[in-house]
Amino acid sequence: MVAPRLRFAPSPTGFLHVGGARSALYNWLTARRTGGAFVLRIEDTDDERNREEWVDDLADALRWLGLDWDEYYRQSSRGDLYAAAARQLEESGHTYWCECTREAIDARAKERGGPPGYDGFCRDRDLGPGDGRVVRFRTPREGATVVPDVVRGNPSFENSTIEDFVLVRSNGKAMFILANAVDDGDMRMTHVVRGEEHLPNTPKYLLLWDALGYGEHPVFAHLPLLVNEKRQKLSKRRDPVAVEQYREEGYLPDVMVNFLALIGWGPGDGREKLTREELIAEFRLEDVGSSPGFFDVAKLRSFNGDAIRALSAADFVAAALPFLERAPWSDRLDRTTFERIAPLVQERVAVLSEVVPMVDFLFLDEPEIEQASWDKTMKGDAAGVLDGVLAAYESVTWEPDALKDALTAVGEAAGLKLAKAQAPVRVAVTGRTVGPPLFESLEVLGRDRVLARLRAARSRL
RNA sequence: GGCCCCAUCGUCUAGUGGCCUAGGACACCACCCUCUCAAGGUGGAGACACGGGUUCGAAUCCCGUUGGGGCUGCCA
Repeated sequence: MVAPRLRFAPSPTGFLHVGGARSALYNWLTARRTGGAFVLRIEDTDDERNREEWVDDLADALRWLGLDWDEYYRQSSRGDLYAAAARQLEESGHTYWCECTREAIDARAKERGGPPGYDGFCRDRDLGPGDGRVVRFRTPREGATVVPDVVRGNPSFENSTIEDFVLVRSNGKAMFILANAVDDGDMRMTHVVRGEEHLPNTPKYLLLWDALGYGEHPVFAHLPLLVNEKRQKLSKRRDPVAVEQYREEGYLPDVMVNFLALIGWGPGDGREKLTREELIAEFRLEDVGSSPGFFDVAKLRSFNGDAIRALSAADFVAAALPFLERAPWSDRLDRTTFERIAPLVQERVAVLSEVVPMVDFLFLDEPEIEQASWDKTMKGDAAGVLDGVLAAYESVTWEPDALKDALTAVGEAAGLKLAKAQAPVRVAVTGRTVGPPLFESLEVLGRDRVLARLRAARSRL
């Protein structure tokens, strides 16, 4: 048996779509398990989608996910191959030239009152090449084409329902369907794993495949679509779909991979947290489900938080640092200071970008006071608490337990529980009502800066 | 309109004729823990779209209905 060959064939659109990432992942997992090849093929036959930086972004995102490829191709540099295939098809009588404009096609359809689409007007006119003419495939009028698909069963399409589709544009360039089939044939692909939106195209692909004599059909796996909460295909206009976006928010690549694998597939025994190695060993295209999946960001967040908490302290610091280095105050960032508070932050964030607002008070000269937090806490007994704490913290031993005891005592004197008494102190020092444990935060910040902030807050009351 | 796909808790799913008074996870609710927020613990609510068959027996098989989705470009 020949080694499997699989490919991810994205069109550059400026970012890696999560649906595309899942297709890439399923291909990659299958290739890695079977010792086959994973091919990255950029489908850039449309000039408008052929921007270098877009291609780079795609590759970067794939690398970030850890999906490495064994071979790399660009359709834009394989035009000769498509032209040769088109000639071969013309010589074997599988194609014909057509001069119908879109307008003419639509007008005839409207006149007929029938369904929209091409009617085969030029099929028997025996036209030659010429200005504005395209090459169409002469679709068989009889028979049916079956798509061998491990997730859909084997859907069958009546050839009579497939119109004579365009293979070569009037500018001489190959259409997606031609380039796609020719490349898969030329590259000897054994599996085609892609989104369900390609299913209706597949009979055309197979008709071409046979006409070109490529032999045995590849095995298909048309993956269920990823949908939004309205059950529609994830769209870049409405939904957060860019893998790069999740990367910037601080999702871990392994979590992304794990989560993507789980939309439409599972190991069958209820386990949900799987390592990359487990995924490679256990993933099977045959076990992929067939109903659409919702990309549930809340669940992704939960998984990510779990994974962050599972990191070693050193790994967490390393993972968080790039996010801190992008903060506006990064010039004052001090790694040692961050390391002191890091373990307390680690268990409180679900995504890495959340680290920044949780520790900024350590690096800013003045804490960034959130107005809502201020309004909520700086009233009632706040002034008395601040006065009391100010006095106590002048001389208290500067370590968490002592700081806590002192504040507790101040609160009790005013008849306040610690939960209540700590609030104005927290806001005065960190600017927010939520954050890492207060007394450890105070310890790291240091007595002088804490006292200064408490005084500043007190004077603003 | 035509062609095709899909249908278990809100979501991702387990379930492949009896183990199902349908299991897990995320989300949600309550309580516990607690210096805030998380995390953690305990408990709770929550689904087989509908109608016909087949069968001793159906979430599981078949048909239909309804609902949802995709495709229908000289985009990919």
